[in-house]
Amino acid sequence: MKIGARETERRMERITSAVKAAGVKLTIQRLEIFRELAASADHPSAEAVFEALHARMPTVSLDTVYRTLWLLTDLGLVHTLGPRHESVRFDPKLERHHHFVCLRCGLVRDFESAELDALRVPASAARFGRVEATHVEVRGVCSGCARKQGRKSGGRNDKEPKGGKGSNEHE
Amino acid sequence: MKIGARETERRMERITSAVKAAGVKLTIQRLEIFRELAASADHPSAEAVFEALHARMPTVSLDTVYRTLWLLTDLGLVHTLGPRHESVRFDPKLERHHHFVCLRCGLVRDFESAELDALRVPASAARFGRVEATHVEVRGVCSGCARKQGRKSGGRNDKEPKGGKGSNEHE
DNA sequence: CTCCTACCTGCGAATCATTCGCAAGTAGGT
DNA sequence: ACCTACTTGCGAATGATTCGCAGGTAGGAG
Repeated sequence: MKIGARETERRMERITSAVKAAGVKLTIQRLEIFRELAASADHPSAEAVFEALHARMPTVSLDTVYRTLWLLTDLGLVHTLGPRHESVRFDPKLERHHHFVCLRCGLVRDFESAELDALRVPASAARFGRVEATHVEVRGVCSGCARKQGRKSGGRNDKEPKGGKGSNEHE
Repeated sequence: MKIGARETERRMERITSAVKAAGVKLTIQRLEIFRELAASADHPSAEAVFEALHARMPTVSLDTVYRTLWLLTDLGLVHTLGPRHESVRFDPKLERHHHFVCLRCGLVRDFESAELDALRVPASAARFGRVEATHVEVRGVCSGCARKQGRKSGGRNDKEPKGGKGSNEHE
């Protein structure tokens, strides 16, 4: 599904200006990928963007689509649903609970809150179907990352090249 | 990190009774996997459970660990962080928003809510670090799935063997 | 407008997490 | 003790991403 032309334009402008500001080259493939994504009303996978594009530009590679999407993610212009490509984590806590997620290292910690368990669901959400529960994700920077903040950070998940011991504690 | 022995026991009982009730065989490897998971205070990956187990049971296979973890997931005794193993979805919506997630087909729809944007974060969550935002995931069954409900459902994500057209609309 | 060079792209090969296909093993009811 | 359907352990598939490089090409300098 696609969104209106006006909104698409708005997104395109926001994206291209941010990308230029970041000092990255504006190639045709990138612009087309931006456009495809900007016009999307849902949450396409890289493959979906690639296929939609393939009609217009038979030469783009899936790889370039991935690289461009991650570029936008790094610039904060798009987000991903759920954690990025990693192994699945299992949560054994039986009680109803919510999560604190560190935007820097990916750490996930549980916490309980009767208040959040009983959230009032707005009509804008209820209209999609039958609601069974609400789950809150509190996003921020964990104390661990806050302490050792000295790097300029920025990159997606800031993954260190090799062997670093402290990254990605999805715990 | 591990949780207390008392809580671990409580989880073990809950798991074994539910598993027996489901008519599944209780093998040694399953019991050990249950124990490992039940004692965990965080969100281990299958690989992590496998490695922790490997010391005690050098013969368990990673495959069995996966099968057992998914078995528990299907029984609702553990949950996964984020969607299960699939391709990453990109969300191009720039405005602050939340998600309605269909537990049946995985469909994800956006919605806005000023009220949910400004959620009060409980101290139990704030103590983990600096809070930057809250994101609410409303879980339920989308109208599409509610309509075509006639199958017994049950299995994780209810993925139809082959070619079904309507599954997994992560849109 | 042309030239240069750092940044990009396309591809095929490489990774990684996860799952399959099967032969051999074993809970647990009888 | 005995059956048998449900389980395991492997090694070989899969699928999604990413890498390594040999060309290409934006776009600032001249």
